[in-house]
Amino acid sequence: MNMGEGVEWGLHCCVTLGWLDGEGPVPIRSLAAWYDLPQEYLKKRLQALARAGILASAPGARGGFMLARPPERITLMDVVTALEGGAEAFRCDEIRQRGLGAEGGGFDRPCGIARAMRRAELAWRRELAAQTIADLMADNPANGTRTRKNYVRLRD
Amino acid sequence: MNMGEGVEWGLHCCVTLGWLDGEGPVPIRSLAAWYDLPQEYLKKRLQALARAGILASAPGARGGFMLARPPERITLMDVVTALEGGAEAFRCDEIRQRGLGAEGGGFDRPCGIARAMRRAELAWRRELAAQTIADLMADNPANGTRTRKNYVRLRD
DNA sequence: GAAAACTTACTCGGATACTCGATGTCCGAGTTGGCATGG
DNA sequence: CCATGCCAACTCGGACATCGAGTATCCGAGTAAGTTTTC
Repeated sequence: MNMGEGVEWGLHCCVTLGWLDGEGPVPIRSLAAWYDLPQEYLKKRLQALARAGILASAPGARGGFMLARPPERITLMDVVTALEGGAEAFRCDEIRQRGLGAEGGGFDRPCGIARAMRRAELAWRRELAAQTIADLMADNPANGTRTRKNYVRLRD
Repeated sequence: MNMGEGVEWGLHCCVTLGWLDGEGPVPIRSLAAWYDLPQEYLKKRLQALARAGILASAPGARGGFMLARPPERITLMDVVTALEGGAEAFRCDEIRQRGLGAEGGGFDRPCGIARAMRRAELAWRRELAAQTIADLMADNPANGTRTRKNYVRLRD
């Protein structure tokens, strides 16, 4: 039960890109330096977000990444799914239908254990889907103005 | 975001041990054959459950595993925590405080991203803590009687 | 002065290591119950 | 018939081996903007 660190990176980058909206595309180089992250690997994670339609990428000089839609329409669930895959954490291998214990059949109903696990996971997903990048931005607006100022200063 | 298969094994074994309560300790050999699982590795997982106080183990001949408390007092959260560790899935490395973006300070408030993630994870844990092994047993009582019958038949 | 060529700064995608935890196996030690042996 | 000793069946704990996903790095190709060259 473990989430890749790319999720933290992706979320912070999305929030930052939300704040820097209007400044044009932000290159990976800047984002990596911003959070002191390995540039090449961060690129890979952001590319995954771009493939999922969360970020848009502009090639060429003065290119970079930007949000593909307004931050109100990007949920934490979107980001987590794009980076970690949509598979459920609990994988039911139906071991109840294997081995000696399976003799006698009677497995018409779905596995109760899988159902209980899925219910918990749905509660988790519901919470994640209820939060958007815009909520995170609104949570700390002072950080937004500071980010914009620092970014512009460093770019020039 | 992935859970080890040991969780499915552990939960099924707990339910089975709940049904076989009163039949004395159940050896690993039987449980492994019951679900067609690798015996040695299953042992490791069940030992973890024993260390957590969920299962009790009896050494010596006719020894084996049994539930350490009534199934109503064993939640799915207990089992998952014992097998996967209590650490949160989302690990906040405070990357916001590193790199160029950190200039200017102002990080007195906790990280909003970490809070949002924790909230979702708490919803998940709450669901897991609301379900007990007894609930799973009650979900399919027919399976219980069949399990008891098959087990006694195979033992003799 | 405008078009063409060149350079620079990016992204994209694939290929390749490296690392670490999950998975799986093996062995020696300890404990218990049943059986055999001897008195 | 009872005590003693032995053996078999378990668990426990640790020491490995294996495997795959996550992490990290590198390279060639493509694209866009700015700069230089050329006529």
